[in-house]
Amino acid sequence: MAQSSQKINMADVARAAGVSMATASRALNNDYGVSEATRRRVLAVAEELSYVVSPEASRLAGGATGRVAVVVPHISRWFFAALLEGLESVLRAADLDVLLYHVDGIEDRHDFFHRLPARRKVDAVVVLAFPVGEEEQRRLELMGVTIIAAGGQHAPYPNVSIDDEIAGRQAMDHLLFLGHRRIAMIAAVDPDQPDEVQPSGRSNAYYAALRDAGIPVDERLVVTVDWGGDQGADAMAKLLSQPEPPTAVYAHSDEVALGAIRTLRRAGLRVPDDISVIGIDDHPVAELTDLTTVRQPVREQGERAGRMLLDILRGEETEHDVVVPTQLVIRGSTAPPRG
Amino acid sequence: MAQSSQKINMADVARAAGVSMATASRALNNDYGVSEATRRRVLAVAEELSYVVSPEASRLAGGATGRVAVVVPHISRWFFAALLEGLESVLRAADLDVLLYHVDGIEDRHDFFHRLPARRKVDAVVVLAFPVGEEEQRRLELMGVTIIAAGGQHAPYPNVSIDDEIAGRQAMDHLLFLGHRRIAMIAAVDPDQPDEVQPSGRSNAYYAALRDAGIPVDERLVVTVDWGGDQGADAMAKLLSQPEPPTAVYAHSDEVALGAIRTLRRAGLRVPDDISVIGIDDHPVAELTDLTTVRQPVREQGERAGRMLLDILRGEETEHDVVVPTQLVIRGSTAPPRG
DNA sequence: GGTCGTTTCGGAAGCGTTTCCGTTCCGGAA
DNA sequence: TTCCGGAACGGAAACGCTTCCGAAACGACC
Repeated sequence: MAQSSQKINMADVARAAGVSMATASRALNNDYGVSEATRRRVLAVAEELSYVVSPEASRLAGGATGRVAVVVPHISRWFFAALLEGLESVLRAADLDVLLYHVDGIEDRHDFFHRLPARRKVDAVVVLAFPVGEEEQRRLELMGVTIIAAGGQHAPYPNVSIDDEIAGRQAMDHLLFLGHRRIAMIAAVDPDQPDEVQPSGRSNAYYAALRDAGIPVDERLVVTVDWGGDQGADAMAKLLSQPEPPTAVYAHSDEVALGAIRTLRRAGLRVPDDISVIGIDDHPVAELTDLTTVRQPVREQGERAGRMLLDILRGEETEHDVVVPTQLVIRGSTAPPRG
Repeated sequence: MAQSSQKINMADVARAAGVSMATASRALNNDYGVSEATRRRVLAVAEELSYVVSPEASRLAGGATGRVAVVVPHISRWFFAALLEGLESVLRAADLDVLLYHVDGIEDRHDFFHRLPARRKVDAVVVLAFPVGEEEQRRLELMGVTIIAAGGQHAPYPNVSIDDEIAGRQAMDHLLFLGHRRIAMIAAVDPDQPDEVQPSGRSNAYYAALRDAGIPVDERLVVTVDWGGDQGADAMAKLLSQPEPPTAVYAHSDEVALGAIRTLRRAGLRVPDDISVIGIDDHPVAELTDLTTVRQPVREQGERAGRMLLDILRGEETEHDVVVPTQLVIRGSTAPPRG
């Protein structure tokens, strides 16, 4: 009696519901041209038989894959993971499957864009916090799918991100407001990304803020390092070794700031009494370590991107450049300069 | 001359190479029964036409999907992300695609195991740090695919993880060795997982270590909270409010430990001078915050699981229960108790 | 009652592979 | 020379769906 639960196909469903495959297909896909009664019957039968369409066959016959590729440069860093988490949640709610592609390092990157492994496999690709070069854009186009970006670039594609320059200004202005005039910047670049696509908003903010405050730039107070806590620590050491160290440090990210703080602590300096430190992102540990920072809504950016994608897949219009707001979060790592 | 690069199929390749589709297919799949010369010719033509097989058609006709599902209870927590990162890297290297399923919260969990959205879509599923209940096992079986576990359970499936109890002992023994006798434990449970599948090794270690040291258990020194830094902070507050606070705290994870430290700092207590704190995991920020901890190789566990999966998919034997070693990392948050 | 427009539904042609069976070809053994 | 076994290759039947196109059914309207 009970059918081997493994091999039921749409034909079985159709037969059991007393309709043709064409109708069954339409019913299951919520397509136009099926009476409500019929649709319900088909759906019921399908449920009964615990039938699931074969995505392969479906796709092969012309339907969508129901899959979207997500390309990320990092997975285990909080920022990217949180972005991914937001994105995945809305995509999965829409019954889309998420194919994860971790493109790590320049070489890997080249390989990815050359082989285009997602080709023919997905309906769309989302690039997360992943600046795409021009040549790479051209390759992407080859996939012939819709493309969306989130968390870090103004792309030719619909995208959502924060305004890095504004975020940087919020951090800098806080420091300036507190009365600091000798402010250092620890700029972080991603060693896994080609130079030409590194975003520069957070750096620009530094110079702009200083200019607006009428403070001359002292290039010795600017250190550029690879992204990371240890690198932030190194940068801080470099900063401390100068004849006239800064009274405040503006770090491009919380992790970098945390590294800087470690160096300060080990040097016997107190934060914020001796030196103020501010980061960007509002990483979860920022709260645990009382780090003043500029919060950006990360998960939300992922969700937003997901919703934009759904719009597009549904054939609707969607915004092109969404900028989500950032917000200064004052905690215990900043204070007015001494004396 | 140049064909519309979009619509070439295997038939085109076969024709261009002067062979039948059967042969072309065999050649492209490195199958048995094709002369080396022919294979090379086919491959060359395919490359020339920049042909890629249609995974849908391939699968439909009987091949494998080339996809594996990864089920995780959290994405943005470092531990899970790192596991995922390791896994993804080896899977992708083997040209397998990773389908990400974030199963978050009990309800979501039930939905997942009920609908089995990965059904018919993958060759295998990897459950990451995701204790699977018995009923759920039965459902999983329904998918008719191979299953592997990593990072946190001794499952009926091949799996890789650390020994939680040993890790806990390493932490406790360190505290005991330093001379602490009044040691508190902040136990963390995952609110998103059903109670019956919560692992208990780290808690067991606490009691066992105390017993072996001949120290009676004071249940007021054991606080159980939901996983998280804030919760760790709360737990610490509770611990401090006792008539006779502990001299050392053993936290189930680094994030929890960090939360505890925040409470201590705010209470004006010094770590490790007044109270020692130890965590487990060696989260990247542990290094930045000088937290003593027990390191577990997270990414490696993911990689290992990936390799095991490849073995199985290749039809080879593989180990069933892999236990990777943990290691005490002494930093600045632990010291002998005062006077 | 006939004509026509709408809906609802069914037949059947693909979609691009894999693989089961054969068939052909070739060298060596008898 | 004949026969035979194995390697190399081809024909064609699935695989499970979507969708084009046309048929049927059903009212509405003249």
